[in-house]
Amino acid sequence: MGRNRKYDRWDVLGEATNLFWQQGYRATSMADIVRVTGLNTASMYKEFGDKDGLFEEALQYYREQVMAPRFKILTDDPNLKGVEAFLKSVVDGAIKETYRGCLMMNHLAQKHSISAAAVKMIDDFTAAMEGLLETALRNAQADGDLPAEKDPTALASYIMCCVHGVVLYGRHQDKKSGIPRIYDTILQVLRA
Amino acid sequence: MGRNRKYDRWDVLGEATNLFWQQGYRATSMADIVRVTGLNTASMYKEFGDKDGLFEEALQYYREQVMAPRFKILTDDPNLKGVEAFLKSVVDGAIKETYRGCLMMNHLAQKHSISAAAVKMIDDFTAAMEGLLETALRNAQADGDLPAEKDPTALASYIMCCVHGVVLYGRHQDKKSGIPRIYDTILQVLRA
DNA sequence: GACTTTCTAAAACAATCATTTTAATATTGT
DNA sequence: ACAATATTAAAATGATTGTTTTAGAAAGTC
Repeated sequence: MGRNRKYDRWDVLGEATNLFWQQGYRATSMADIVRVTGLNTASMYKEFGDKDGLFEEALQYYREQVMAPRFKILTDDPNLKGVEAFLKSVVDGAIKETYRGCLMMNHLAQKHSISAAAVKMIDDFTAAMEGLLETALRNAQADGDLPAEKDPTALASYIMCCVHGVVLYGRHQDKKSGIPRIYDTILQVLRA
Repeated sequence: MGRNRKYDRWDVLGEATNLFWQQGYRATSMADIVRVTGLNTASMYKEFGDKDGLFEEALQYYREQVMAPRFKILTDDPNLKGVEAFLKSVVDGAIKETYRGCLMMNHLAQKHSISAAAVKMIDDFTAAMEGLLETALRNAQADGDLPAEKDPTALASYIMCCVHGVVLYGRHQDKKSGIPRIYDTILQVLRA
């Protein structure tokens, strides 16, 4: 009964995600996405509803496809080593010449332009990462790798705040050289 | 010879700055600004050239009028007390319910949407603050308030990175309660 | 009061925006 | 082959974008 899709939903979503990531929601037009994906305008709207819906699916794609490896660092190694490796992966990304930040955090300062559902996805993304950090720090404490008097909850939000910092600070083209030392400084807090 | 301005340039600039601050460059239309300021469209373009020119003047206004007190903290007290007070003023701002971030940093993740001149102003703004922090930390070391083995340059960029973090992290409506403790944690690095 | 300059109101501009519609074409199950 | 369904290309929609123009009114200098 009827014809099948010719386009690949994930491919389209991947290319849309890249555009939003690079240019931001507001600066990316539906015409841009149609041009890049080659998908027809009508099919676009049939598949994703509207621009807000497409952006929300892009956020989900980003979390599942792009950020999954970073989440995995913390679930594979929920301990001090995992926390350090996680932060290092953020820093390594931010140092790159072509760094374009984080799709989520790039839009955190532009809440007014995106849907309420999208804002919630961004908040949830951050909360999920902070939760993983807290668990890892709690384990680190049990392992004896984190001093007993430290507060894992407070440290998790401190690190999450620093991650926001690195992601944003990394957008300054001329400040990248200082970031590796910042990484060391951030982690000093975890030591006695 | 000829009529004088009826509008006040600074008032207009102040209201335009508020709009850009709150909604972002891309989401703020010239029509928005004309409506809010009451100034005529033609006068607007005569006075500021175009939207990019207006935004650049808004950035300058923001730096001179809005951020001046924060700069003053570091020039009045270029020492450890100044650094702590500076960071505290950032944190106090971020905790507020109506917090809208920093006009500069809000657009750091949206470089693609603004003029090259505007991008440069944002980078200069950050570099200036980081410079003041470094001077203050160097003085703190001379005062004996900062351990001799610490590196003021590295610490200045660490704090500046954390400021970026607090400003962005503070946009999460549900994470504000954790920020005061983050302030304490950030400053731990300055102690032995 | 003539002259000059600058303001203002409002319309006009072409481009772009997100989105819908129209009409034709392709592919499937029966 | 037929009917059902999906995809497609392309035009049309109406709103909004940044910007310019036109025409006239207000306030200065001489």
